[in-house]
Amino acid sequence: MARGARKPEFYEDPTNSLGYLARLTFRAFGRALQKRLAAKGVTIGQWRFLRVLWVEDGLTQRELSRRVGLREPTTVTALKGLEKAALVVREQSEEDRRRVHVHLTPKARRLRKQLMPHVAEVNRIALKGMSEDELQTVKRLLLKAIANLAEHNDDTIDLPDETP
Amino acid sequence: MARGARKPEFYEDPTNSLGYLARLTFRAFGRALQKRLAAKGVTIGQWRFLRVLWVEDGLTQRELSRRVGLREPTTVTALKGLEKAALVVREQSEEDRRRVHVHLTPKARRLRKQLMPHVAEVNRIALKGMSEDELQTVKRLLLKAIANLAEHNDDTIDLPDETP
DNA sequence: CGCCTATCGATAGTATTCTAAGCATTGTAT
DNA sequence: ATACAATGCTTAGAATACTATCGATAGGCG
Repeated sequence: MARGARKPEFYEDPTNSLGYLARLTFRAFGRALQKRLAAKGVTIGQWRFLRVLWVEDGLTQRELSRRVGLREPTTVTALKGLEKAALVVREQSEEDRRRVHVHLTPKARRLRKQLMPHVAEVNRIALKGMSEDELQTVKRLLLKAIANLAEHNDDTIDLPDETP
Repeated sequence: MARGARKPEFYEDPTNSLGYLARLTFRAFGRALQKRLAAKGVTIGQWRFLRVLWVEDGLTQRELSRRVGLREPTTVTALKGLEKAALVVREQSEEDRRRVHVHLTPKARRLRKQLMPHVAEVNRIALKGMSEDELQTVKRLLLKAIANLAEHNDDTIDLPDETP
């Protein structure tokens, strides 16, 4: 069980730390993507929500938060920006008046075709020289680490089930 | 060369996106670590600098920025906090009066033994169920993605050479 | 020397994200 | 039915990190 256990000193080298590597990876993707999206007038924060809504329009704010992986207050702020940019409209639910459903505008739907190629290109650059098998391993293990820590942190995140 | 190329639609599922997974991983580590460090009165931001300085005391602010992976203005702010917390002192270089060397205080050095076990524990939790080989793959590929994107972003980051 | 450029650090201003706490609405149990 | 708890969203306030820019020092070259 304690198979992969390491001495504390091991983690004094940042490149041995998955948290550190994840942070750098996240920022590197962010910077590369930012440049391309900015040309279309879209921020990274907006893009994250658009990506989810393109696939599943009409989610509530809470569902959105969990899909995107941000806290609810952050979602509120982000949605304000999206609404001001005329990319989404918010509709109060009829059955449960606490809920607010978020819907894309035609303008936002049109962005899908324009933005996704840039996303694919950033990924192409980032993943250059990696095999399909290696990529599968990386994704599976990151999901596992997220799940391991989420359980420990008592967090609620929406991720695909891995124990079907 | 375009071996792993994917259609744009592939990246509409966030769990296919390395950037998304890296962000969640980073945040999950951060939250878990934060709880433990807070008990010792240390913030995550401070911890990042301490880890580097424990191994290499007396770096300049620019060197620190690159080792830690943050921009210089962020480092300036962070060092102010560290100085106020009496964890570092800053000394102007004699040879080159532009430079400022950052040195740990005894208090900061004492924290090393207290903090590292918590870091190791968070890693133990996060990495549960992963083999040594798998971990090596993950780290190697994240470093590769970071390097791929850094080159493309014209970024300067200090990472171990991988083409000796 | 005297000027131009590069480097190091600091500042100003903004964007992002979080925690903690609050309101309104709904569900539940007595 | 009424009180209590849970849910969904919002607000307030703070921390973190960024871009753009500036001031001071150092190095190179005429």
